[in-house]
Amino acid sequence: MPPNRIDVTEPVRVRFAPSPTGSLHVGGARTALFNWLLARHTGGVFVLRLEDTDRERSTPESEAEILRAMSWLGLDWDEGPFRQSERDDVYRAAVDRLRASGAVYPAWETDEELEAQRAAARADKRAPVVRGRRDWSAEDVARFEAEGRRPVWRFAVDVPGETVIDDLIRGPVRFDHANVEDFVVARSDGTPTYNLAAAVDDVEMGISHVVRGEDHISNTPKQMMVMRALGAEPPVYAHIPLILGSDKKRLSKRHGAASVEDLEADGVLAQPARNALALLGWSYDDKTTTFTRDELIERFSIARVSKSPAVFDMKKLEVMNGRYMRSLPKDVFEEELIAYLRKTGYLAQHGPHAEAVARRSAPLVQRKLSKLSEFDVLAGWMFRDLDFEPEAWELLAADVKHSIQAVGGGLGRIDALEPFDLDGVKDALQDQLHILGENAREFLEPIRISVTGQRVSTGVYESIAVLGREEATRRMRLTLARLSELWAAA
RNA sequence: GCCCCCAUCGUCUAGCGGCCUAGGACUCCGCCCUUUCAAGGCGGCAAUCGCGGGUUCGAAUCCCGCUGGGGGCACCA
Repeated sequence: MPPNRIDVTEPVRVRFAPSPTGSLHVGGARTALFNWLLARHTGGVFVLRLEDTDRERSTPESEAEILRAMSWLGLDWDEGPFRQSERDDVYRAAVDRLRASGAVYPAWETDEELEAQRAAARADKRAPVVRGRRDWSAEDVARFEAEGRRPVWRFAVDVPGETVIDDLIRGPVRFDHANVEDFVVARSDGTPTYNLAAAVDDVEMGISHVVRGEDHISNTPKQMMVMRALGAEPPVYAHIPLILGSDKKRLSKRHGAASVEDLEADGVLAQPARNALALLGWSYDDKTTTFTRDELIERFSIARVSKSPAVFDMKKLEVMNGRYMRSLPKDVFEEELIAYLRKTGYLAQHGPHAEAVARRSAPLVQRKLSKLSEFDVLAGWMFRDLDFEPEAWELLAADVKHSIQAVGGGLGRIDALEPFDLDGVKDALQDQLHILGENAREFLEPIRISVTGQRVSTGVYESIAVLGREEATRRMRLTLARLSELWAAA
């Protein structure tokens, strides 16, 4: 454990609180995962809360997608999902209490006045903070109201003063109140802002530890002030580092697969996805890189979370995914593959026998895939008649004479083979390979292409075996015929 | 401009003052496996621990400064 860090062992109440304004990003998923792991590790409670107070941007589709993505990742929640849009009365009651205690005040400044205040502060090399006037006369207020203006409610930040976050990961982080503006707590239409709602909910829901992205750290002192003004003790905070793209900027869509949805569509399985996500900013020791779900729960420690941001590497995830899939029992892999092909519509697109063909193909691709979306590249040929890819045909055409020899030689052995099975095919072709004295690549590649039509595909022996003697030899003869045409033409 | 955070191979990281002539993983490069291709095995390249000062017998590890990177600065969350 890093120095001066305390681990959390008592049962926690944590929450994941996304705003439903898009899909669940890798960064958000990692935050959810850490919260979930902390809850499961300590035998605590994981609360899910949708922060949908921005009615413009929040959508039911996005909410459904986030819930679905979490379920897919196996991150089950114990309470919720709660929606802030359904808790308006709770926030209004909180604002009333803040008004009663004088912790907040009505602010009448116009947008222009606010802008001028911030600009002046900037010019003065001070933080661009806003402090509303608190000494309007009764006449002023009456006039504003007559004009139809409605005030926002701002939190009266104590100046001078200081709020210190005792961050579990970063240690004490101090904020001088001179740099914290009198933030808005209730909009002029009476709706609560994020800082109010989040603070009230964390208190009301009995949240003991808030684990969230570092991008929220400047909000934390504000929320702590609200909690204290409400007479509550703030929870323990842990601000985790951000996840970056390869350009070291915050990970976003332009970096490629950046959401859980994308990973799933790419054919990554949940287990390796969790594994990879957990390893972004967290490690168990100096060697272990693969963890089962239960190992993750058992070994996770918030104290071992790194302070520095991490660049997300899709390639590494793919490698982990490939290894994981290879380690799966045959039948389990087959079911995963079928489920994926069904979900993506691949099966539906390839006719009535597609599922049967895909099931037969499963053992041929298991060893070769790093993600399920590569299935078509390897096994697509099985779903159609022989149809050469241009690059594949070029490989055969590059040395027509040799290709004819290889395919012809292979055909001779296959045609007469008895019994016809995988081992038989393998022995026969290897024997032929010895006779010809060629290297494996020179001899086997043309045969593989003659049967699959693809430059990259499933293995030669397996491909021939899965086709059966009749179909395999038919394809080889077809190839031979085409090669002969080419030969004659030349 | 202001506030906050961060800084070990290209990337993810181990490292808690001597075990570090810095360990592991991914990438990349070789070789092996006479089953090709994006499998597997073995091996290799790769960090003067961002820079400069301290503290100490001894610093990647502690302190200060600098530089660099990131985040935040709404009636968004």
